[in-house]
Amino acid sequence: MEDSAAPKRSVTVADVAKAARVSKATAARVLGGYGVVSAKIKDQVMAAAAALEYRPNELARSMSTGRSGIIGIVVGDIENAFFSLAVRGISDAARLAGFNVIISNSGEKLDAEKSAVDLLIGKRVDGLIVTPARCDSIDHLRHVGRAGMPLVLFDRSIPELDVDAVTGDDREAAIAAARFMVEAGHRHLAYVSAMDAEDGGFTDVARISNSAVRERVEGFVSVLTEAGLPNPLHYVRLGATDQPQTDDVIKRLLSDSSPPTAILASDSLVGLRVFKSLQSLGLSIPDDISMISFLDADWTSVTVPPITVVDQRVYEMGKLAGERLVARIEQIPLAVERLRVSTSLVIRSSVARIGGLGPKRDVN
Amino acid sequence: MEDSAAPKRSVTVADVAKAARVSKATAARVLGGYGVVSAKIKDQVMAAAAALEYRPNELARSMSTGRSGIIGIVVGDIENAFFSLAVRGISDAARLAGFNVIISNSGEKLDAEKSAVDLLIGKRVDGLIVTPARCDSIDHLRHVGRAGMPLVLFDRSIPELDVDAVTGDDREAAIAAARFMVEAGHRHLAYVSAMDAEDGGFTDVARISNSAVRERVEGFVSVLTEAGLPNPLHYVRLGATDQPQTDDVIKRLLSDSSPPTAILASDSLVGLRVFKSLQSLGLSIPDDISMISFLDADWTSVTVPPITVVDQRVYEMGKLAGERLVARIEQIPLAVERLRVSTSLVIRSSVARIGGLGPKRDVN
DNA sequence: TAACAAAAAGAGACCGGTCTCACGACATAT
DNA sequence: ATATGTCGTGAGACCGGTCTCTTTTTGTTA
Repeated sequence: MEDSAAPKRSVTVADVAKAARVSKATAARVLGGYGVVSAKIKDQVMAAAAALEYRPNELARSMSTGRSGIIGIVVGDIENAFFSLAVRGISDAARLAGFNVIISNSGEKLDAEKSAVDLLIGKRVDGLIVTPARCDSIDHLRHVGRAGMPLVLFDRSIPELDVDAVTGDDREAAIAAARFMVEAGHRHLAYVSAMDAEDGGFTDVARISNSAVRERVEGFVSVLTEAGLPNPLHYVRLGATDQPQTDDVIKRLLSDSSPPTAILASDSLVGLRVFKSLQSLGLSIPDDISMISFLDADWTSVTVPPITVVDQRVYEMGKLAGERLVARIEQIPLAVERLRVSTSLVIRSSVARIGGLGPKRDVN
Repeated sequence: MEDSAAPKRSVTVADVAKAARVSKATAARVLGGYGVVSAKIKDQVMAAAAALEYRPNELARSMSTGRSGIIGIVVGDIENAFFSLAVRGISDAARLAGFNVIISNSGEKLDAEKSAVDLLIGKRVDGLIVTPARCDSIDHLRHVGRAGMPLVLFDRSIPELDVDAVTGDDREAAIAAARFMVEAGHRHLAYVSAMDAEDGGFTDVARISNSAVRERVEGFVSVLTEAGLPNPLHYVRLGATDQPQTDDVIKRLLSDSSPPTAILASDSLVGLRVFKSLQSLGLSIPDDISMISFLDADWTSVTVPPITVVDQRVYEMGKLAGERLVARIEQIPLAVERLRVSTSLVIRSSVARIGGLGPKRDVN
């Protein structure tokens, strides 16, 4: 019963110093690993520290040094494979440089994002990586720089903000995916995203507040336009935030007078929901309808048919963001830039060639 | 250019006090929201704080109060859906109680776990939730209590440690799954886990250092024994830590003189690897071989056939662990206990009835 | 052995909050 | 008019480290 929940005051350098019969300053030097001390005294202090089970109070330490050794991450949703992979990339880069990581979830809600950023600033992290939910509300992000800590944007960029960003090449990725479908003979393509729609309906591309989504839509639209397909925005749908919503989106899409024959899903969660929707409707992929999903999630390779995906190299994105932030923290002089990680199309079997010619499988 | 990367000293209560022409103590009272101040002075201070863009230094705050308002989590692998779901459960419970969360990854490595725990103790978190990689090395966990902070074990329990634990009912779950297979006529059942094997081979159930895995194996074995099946440990295999390893495990399993006809996978990652292995071997599920996986992961419902799984209610587990820790932090008097969250079998179509009778589908 | 430099140890300010205690002003009781 | 109490404010210690500056010890050289 000797080590119960007693809120005993913890052992400090002063305690160790007293036990080792040296001054606080000297004990602090050996415990903190700075300055010079003779080997004899050092052993003496170490022994005392071990006997007392001293463990440093990192709080106090970072208060006087001004460095906490931790970097803060604010992600949209850790449960999303995209973010958990990214977090691992960031963590790996951070750990390599001797930093630890504290993660906060915004749930893609602006309010939660704001308070997470504030909290992290308050905790005096050494730097911040944020996936901004919207690019039109950036005051809280300005605070970061004003508090003197570096910020790296992840997955989405905000030109108005003079900070580094790591993103995928979303426009090119969407172009590659859309073009692949068009070349397979598709004439009616839909784009489905989970982003909250402002008011249910979809209005203006330029006003999409998430840069990744906007660029993808722009790329998507540009392909349709260039292919001379009419009304390229007609099948762009937002709001597939959960299964019922997605079912609804898909149903409305398919009840169109000339329904789409191919769907591009903007992330693996949306992709999975679309797949389930289609499946529950008794539709067969790719015979009845084709699809491509962003992100090479684990489920995409074990379905029948396996899904053609845009491989985003998320781990690399995370690693890059982590490295960039570390470089900023260490004051390495670097121009502010937007780093893009290239994507590639992983062709599997979820896109049919239509128009009567060729096999009903992915073209390559 | 006025708010560049200048490492400007941040605004403190003293600064605000000076600007508001009051004492530091008074400014601190309104900024910290404690004590009593007249409405007039309060407004005055608030205005000054706003003008100066004051934001509290949480580090300093927690140093004097002794509370950080954050709880630490050490998980095995955030990328594993099991843990990311659990983390969400914990976070939700924590946020509700006004706590924030800091997550560390151990990668199921004891060393990483130790240093993560040490780091978190150093950061003076208010409490800790840990998924211990092994139950036979617990010194670092003892430190937690000794440092005066509550600890809750997650997913795995350690009887030697007098602390709360939240786990699934692993033994019962394994029994239900194994019994389901036995009742479907299977006589040769395999159990495959990702846990690192001590030396490649498998020796003694009682010596499995992970309580969740051990209980599952025990449950599994008890069913085979009770059914009068010989050599129940024969097909228990550890070490399916990645795809090549799993391929190897499966190959060795199937080249046995009387190969298993059904496999129980101990988590969704192993399950997916097993599925892929089987698929790459050209084996059809459930006609050639049956399988059940732990955890109702998203991929399990979209494969052909959909996989019968043990639904672990991980979110609830996380929530419970979070709530328990919060209660401990708030010193609510509670007996130390092991909370078990019940599981259920979700029957889909990956287990065939064998022995010639009935359809080759899951029995229910 | 005295003189001096260099190394080792000590004293104490500091980081930015919280919080106890002391003090003055004013209201109420006697 | 004096004693008692309450309220609002100020002064300053404190949390547990780091780090600068000063003092003491040690070692080298003349």
